[in-house]
Amino acid sequence: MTLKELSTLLGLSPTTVSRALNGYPEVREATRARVVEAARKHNYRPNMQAKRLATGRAMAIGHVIPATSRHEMVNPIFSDFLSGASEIYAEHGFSVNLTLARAGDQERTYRELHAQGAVDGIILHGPTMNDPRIAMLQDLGLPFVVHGRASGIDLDYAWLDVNNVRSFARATDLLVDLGHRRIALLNGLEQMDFAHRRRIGHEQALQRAGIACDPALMLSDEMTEDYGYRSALALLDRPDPPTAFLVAAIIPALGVQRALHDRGLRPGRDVSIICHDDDLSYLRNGGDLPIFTATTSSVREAGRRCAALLIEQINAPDSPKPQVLLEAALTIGQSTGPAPRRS
Amino acid sequence: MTLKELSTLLGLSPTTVSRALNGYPEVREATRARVVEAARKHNYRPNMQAKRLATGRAMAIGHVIPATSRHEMVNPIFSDFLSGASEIYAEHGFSVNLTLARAGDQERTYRELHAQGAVDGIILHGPTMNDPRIAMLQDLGLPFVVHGRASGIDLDYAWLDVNNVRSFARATDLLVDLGHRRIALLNGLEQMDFAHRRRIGHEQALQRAGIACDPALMLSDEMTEDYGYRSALALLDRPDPPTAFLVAAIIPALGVQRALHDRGLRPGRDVSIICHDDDLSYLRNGGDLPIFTATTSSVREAGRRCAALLIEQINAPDSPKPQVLLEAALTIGQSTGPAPRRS
DNA sequence: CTTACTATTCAAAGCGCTTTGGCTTTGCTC
DNA sequence: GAGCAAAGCCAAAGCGCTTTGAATAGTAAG
Repeated sequence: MTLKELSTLLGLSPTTVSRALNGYPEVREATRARVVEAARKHNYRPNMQAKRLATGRAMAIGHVIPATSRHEMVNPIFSDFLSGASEIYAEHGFSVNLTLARAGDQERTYRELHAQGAVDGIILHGPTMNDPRIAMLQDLGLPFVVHGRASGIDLDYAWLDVNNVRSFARATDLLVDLGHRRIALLNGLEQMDFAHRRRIGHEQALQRAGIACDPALMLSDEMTEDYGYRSALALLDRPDPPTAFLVAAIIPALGVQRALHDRGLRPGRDVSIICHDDDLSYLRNGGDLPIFTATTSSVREAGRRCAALLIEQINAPDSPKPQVLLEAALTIGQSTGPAPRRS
Repeated sequence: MTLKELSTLLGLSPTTVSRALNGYPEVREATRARVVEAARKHNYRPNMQAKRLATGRAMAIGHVIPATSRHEMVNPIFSDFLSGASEIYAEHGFSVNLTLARAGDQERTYRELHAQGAVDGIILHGPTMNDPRIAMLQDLGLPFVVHGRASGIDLDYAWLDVNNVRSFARATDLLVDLGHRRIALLNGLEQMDFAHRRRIGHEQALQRAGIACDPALMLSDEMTEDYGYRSALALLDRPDPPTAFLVAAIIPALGVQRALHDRGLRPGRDVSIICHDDDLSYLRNGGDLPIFTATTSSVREAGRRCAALLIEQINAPDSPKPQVLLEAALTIGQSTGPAPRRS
């Protein structure tokens, strides 16, 4: 069923039918009612491609998911982020154009999405330090919102980030207050901006507390369970093991927990763990009694808010670039406790 | 840069330029070279919307991700499935149209995607028993491939599934051989087809071994860590606790593991665990020594294969419907061992 | 009863690309 | 050199929708 068919069926011109359905004022209400009714009855749905071509708007948002080349790993937070964003897109009639791209392919992917006119805007995922994509997108003139930020980039762009410096500083403060002096940091990949900021926060807090940073306690890798497990084992087996772990995500924290169990240590009593918790739907940090003491910030909510910001940018490209800094909550769970006495 | 601009620039007709770029034979090789070179030089990318409208092909695959209404949970396997599928799509020039839909909205979503001409084909995720979507998609005449199958549906449709009956039967056999008699099944939601089949497999194996099914040991819910944890605690605290757990996914298995630790039990020695492992990139089942004994089947590989099947269906809609049954590997890990002697 | 609007409706021109049908050339054959 | 097929190129007609500019009907004002 096409517009034309529907219009001949109604004895109207395509113009009028189009206007009636799109809510334009220059059409009699009685006519509009007839048209809407007929459209419903014949199950008419405007052809998206045609609409897009005619309006020049793709009504689609591009998400380019970075897949790290090493493990072809896709960060599991994406499904929740997308889930949040989709809620907002749906309300505004946007659809999602998903592309997975290796680290090196990303710029090209963005360029193509734009040149093809496939999307009206883009969410930039996983910004690294000095991320070159930001300047590129700005040059292209394609509206975009960064989920995170990029240290070292001094441009005026739209972003939404968690205050990673503060949240990891607070977490470190908490551990220090509990008497911990040897605190391990199991960070994400250092080139990722969020990881960089978390390290800064951690180091600041240590410095304030007069504790020297021990590089041997600061690790950085893709945030898998296995990474948490192996790193924790290695650190625990050192002559001077850490008494606390600050971990970049709940999945590697589960690995740390497993390592503790392997060594007969109990989280929260023998060794403390704090992790960042993205509040993933399938990996909630326990119920009433959280498994982990954690810096919590819902990535699904971040998705919703990024989506809303992007749609604003698309509708008013010259409006000022929103910059939103969310604070993570510090939730006390079962995984922290006072540092054990030196034996 | 549009086709028309490029063609006047070259002193050719749009027709010829289009043909040159799309590899049609009726264009001189010298001309084609000129055109291709000019396109490259001017960074020409055909407008997707226009192309789609003209060809009637959307060059896009629809993925409708079911979000369970209760927890708005998005199954974490999707990111890996999509990652696999995307590899194949990219090779064939397809893009992904992602929609998240609540359980009730799914049919409507598929209908709209089709009526709008937004996609050329669909991957059907998370089939339930008697899934009504299959008949619907067949009626619509939209090519589709089901990831999984739907018991109770007697139509000829394309699917790719893991042999869930066999894999859970084998897992149960293994536990029985190890001497376990009280085996708990922490299944996914029962309306999901895969969960149904896994239960069947489990029950068949028990029956063959002459062990009565105890309904109290068979649970079913969304596969979260918390579900695994709480269920395991509850079961372990019964007067006649299970000595083994058969778990539908690695995430709830981690919850079971945590429950064991809470109760001072060691996986593999005091209580055995077998789980199904989708081989998620960020949650590998350990390295050389798998954490869990598991029935393993890569969901990323499933994504690749479903994508390939779907593209075949799109290119040859009347070809026979492929039906692929994959066998899961049974990998022995650290989480299983002989049933402890009755005290 | 005109005149001047305003409210409705429509015809037609795109949007950027593909594709059908036709028109020139070119290259052979006899 | 006439005759003919193949090769190479082009004009024009869409694809299904939006939107501009014009036409028509209806209505209030003069």
